[in-house]
Amino acid sequence: MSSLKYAEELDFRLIFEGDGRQAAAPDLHVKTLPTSSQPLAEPPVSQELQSHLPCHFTADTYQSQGPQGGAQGNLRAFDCPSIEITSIAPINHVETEISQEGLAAGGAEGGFLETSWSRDQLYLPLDHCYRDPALSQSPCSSLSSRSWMSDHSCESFSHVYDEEVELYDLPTLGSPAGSPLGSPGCGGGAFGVELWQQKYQHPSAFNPTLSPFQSPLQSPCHSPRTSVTEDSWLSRRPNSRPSSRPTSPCGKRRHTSAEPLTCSPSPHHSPSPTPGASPRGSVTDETWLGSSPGAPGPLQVSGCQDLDVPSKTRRTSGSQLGHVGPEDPPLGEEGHEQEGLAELVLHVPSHFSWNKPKPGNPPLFGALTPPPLDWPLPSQYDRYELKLEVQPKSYHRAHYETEGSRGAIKAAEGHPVVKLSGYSEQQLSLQLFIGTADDRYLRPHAFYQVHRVTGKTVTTTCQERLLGGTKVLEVPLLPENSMSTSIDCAGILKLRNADIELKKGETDIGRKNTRVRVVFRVGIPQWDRQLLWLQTLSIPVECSQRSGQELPQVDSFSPTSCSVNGGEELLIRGSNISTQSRVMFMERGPDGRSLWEMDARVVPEKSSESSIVVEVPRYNKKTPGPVQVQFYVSNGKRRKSLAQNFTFHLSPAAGALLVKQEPWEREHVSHHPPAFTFYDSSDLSVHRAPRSHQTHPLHHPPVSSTTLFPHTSPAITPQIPLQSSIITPRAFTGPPQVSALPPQTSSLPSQVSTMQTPPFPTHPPTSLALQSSPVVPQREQSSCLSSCRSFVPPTDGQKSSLSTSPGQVLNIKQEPEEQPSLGSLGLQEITLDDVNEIIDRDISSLSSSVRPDQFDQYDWQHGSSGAMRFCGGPQ
DNA sequence: TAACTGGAACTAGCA
DNA sequence: GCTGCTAGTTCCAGT
Repeated sequence: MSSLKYAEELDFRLIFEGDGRQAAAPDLHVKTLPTSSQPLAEPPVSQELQSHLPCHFTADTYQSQGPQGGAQGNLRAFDCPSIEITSIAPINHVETEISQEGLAAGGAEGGFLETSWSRDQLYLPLDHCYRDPALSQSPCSSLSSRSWMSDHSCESFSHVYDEEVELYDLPTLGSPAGSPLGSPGCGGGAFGVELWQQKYQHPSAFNPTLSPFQSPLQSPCHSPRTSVTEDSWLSRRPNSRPSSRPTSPCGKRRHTSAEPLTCSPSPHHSPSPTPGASPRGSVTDETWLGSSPGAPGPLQVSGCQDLDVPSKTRRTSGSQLGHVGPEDPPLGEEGHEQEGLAELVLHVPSHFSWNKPKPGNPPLFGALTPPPLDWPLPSQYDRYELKLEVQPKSYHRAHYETEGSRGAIKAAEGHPVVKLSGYSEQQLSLQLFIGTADDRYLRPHAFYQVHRVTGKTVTTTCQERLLGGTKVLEVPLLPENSMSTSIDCAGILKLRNADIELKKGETDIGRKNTRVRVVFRVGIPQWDRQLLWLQTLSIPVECSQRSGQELPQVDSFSPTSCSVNGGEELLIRGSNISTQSRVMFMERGPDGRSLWEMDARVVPEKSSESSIVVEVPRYNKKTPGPVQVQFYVSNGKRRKSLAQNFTFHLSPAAGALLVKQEPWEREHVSHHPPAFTFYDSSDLSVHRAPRSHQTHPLHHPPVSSTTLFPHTSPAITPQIPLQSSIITPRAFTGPPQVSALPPQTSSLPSQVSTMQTPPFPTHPPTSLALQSSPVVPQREQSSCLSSCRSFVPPTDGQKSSLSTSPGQVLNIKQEPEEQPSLGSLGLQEITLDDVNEIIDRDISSLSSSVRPDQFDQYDWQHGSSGAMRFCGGPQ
């Protein structure tokens, strides 16, 4: 290892110490980074000085910053109680290494000053820099690409960790190791940020007894760090040695580490794991599932309020503070009321502000203060729309650092194509990064980074940047190309799980966290020199070799319904489907229990390599109306496709009627996006959408409500929300936020952040919970995708594959650890009574049945709220 | 030659 | 403790 690399690793070790907010870290201010030689936006000294400045940061102060002041402002904003300066330097360093040219006025111009975004604690410098140097000291780490550090080094790291724990452990905490902010590395500001917002932006909603936000799962008593350290670090620290093979297994987090630590007697294992620990939400939301109902909420722990603020939130970027809107106080309504907090909390949680019921509030940001990467943005606003016209393939094998590039992300034909509509005045810079595909709010993926692909086949010019530790590609959008571009320069780099998981504050686990979304965003210059940011997402892309090879994927099937008598032949097309595959029909009850299961007889003579024909089994249960069931393709244990919806109708006549009602279903050719088995999009169809064939061709028909609500008119059946609520307690493990509650994943090509303008007036939350059509135009789907983008972590292939439809997630394979009690999941937000009440009412009164606080949660951006909460609701 | 691609060996965790 | 399975990572060979 070169000395340089070594130095960098050392620097990063320091960085992580910084992340850990070592109380005594003044040395960090003066540490010299290799970056010092770089043309930083501001000299290190300045940073250091700023790090000592009072942190009474306001939007005004931030805005007043000069061209470079943004960065400074940012620094000033987040430097407050901790020493984050050094953590910025390397980023700047890296960033400055990357050409800044070609940045359009669209926010890129002038450079996006490296801001300490909410996620900035995940520092993932390029190549070796991605790795936490501290991890290099870990005996668990691979030696293949890093040096082995002495035990002494190891101990040093351990010591750092211990200090960190001490720093954040307050006597008032239920758990010595836990706090909602627990993770000093809550880069995404996930849950801790949410808590913060709940508390300071929605103080009323944060009432422990009233707030739907406040779920017992928000236990302050568990730190994500706990699992990381105890499972992954402490247990291995002492004497473990790398195995002969320097592969990840040595550094792998134990599978169980991702499991809920519910009721752990360990003082470090809070009975209520904090969901917010992870800035980007662990794939395995189990890490913060299973919170104890009895666990005191974070706010119930007096004296810990400041601790509710994720440490990462202290590293605030000015943009986050000041951009929300002219009328918005930088710190939110209550921000200034908490002076003490104001000093600590300078970070407005990114993904929350948009959820405030302020329809029409445009996603404007200062030119120097682009939105954080985990900030929800619409795909459309006003006349502008950023659209992913050609989706990437659902599978792209990412390459490791130890491998060569595996090429650019591809589409079915060519490469993904992104187009910006409504603007063609000048060149803009389209940003691209790899985001998560789980059921929580979108955020940069911890284990995957975009990778610039070079080669003769690459025609698109792009540049790499590092924003908040996330690599971002910038691709020009040229007016001469109709503001459209083919993304043929973007590959996906896989970071080793061990390297990321053991980072401080990193609570996501990489295992089975192999799905990503490609995120595109662009800033459109406005007359007031602000930038209007739009963002769109790709469908989930499976990045692991194994999954891509083994998981069957249903691309299309026909027909989509038949008589309850069965007997019809069902043709299923897709990948990894063979005559050896099995097709299982099933019906799940609201509680997730299996109501009916039946193997479909395969017709081998009609099956082929990529398709299978089965005979639809008879539905031998009495039903008053059409029944929505699901089927999936199985290649064996844990190798099951996403469940597909299938409808049994009572008779041919009934079927005809159904067809008449849902004519598009007959034309279903591709019900699923060419994605891997994600969640069925049904739950995404929360709009009463016009039945249109313009729906994305891969759109999957939502689960019919008839199964659950046979007595309810299809036109008014609140199918999705209800079902969603049934299935995914996970949804409630997510941030108590609308946008974070998506119970189901969408594998739809989505504009996740589509903004309905203005959504609120046109789509009252409750109306969103209703739908008559299972088919929702993409736009409308997307409007709720941001809220619904739920991806149940593929912690279990089987489970994930079957979690397509509501009620299945937890039922195909019962995994108690993933089914925390409702109470622990905050399911009281909407009780069963609420649901029943809603069901029993006329649709016209449905809206009124949504509690005001749900309305309050209305996500104007996504055109959802109460509905979504409803989605995640009761059981 | 470099980039890309497909496959598989190897290892560890878990049931 | 053994076995089988699963998943992550690395390596190899071919294009």
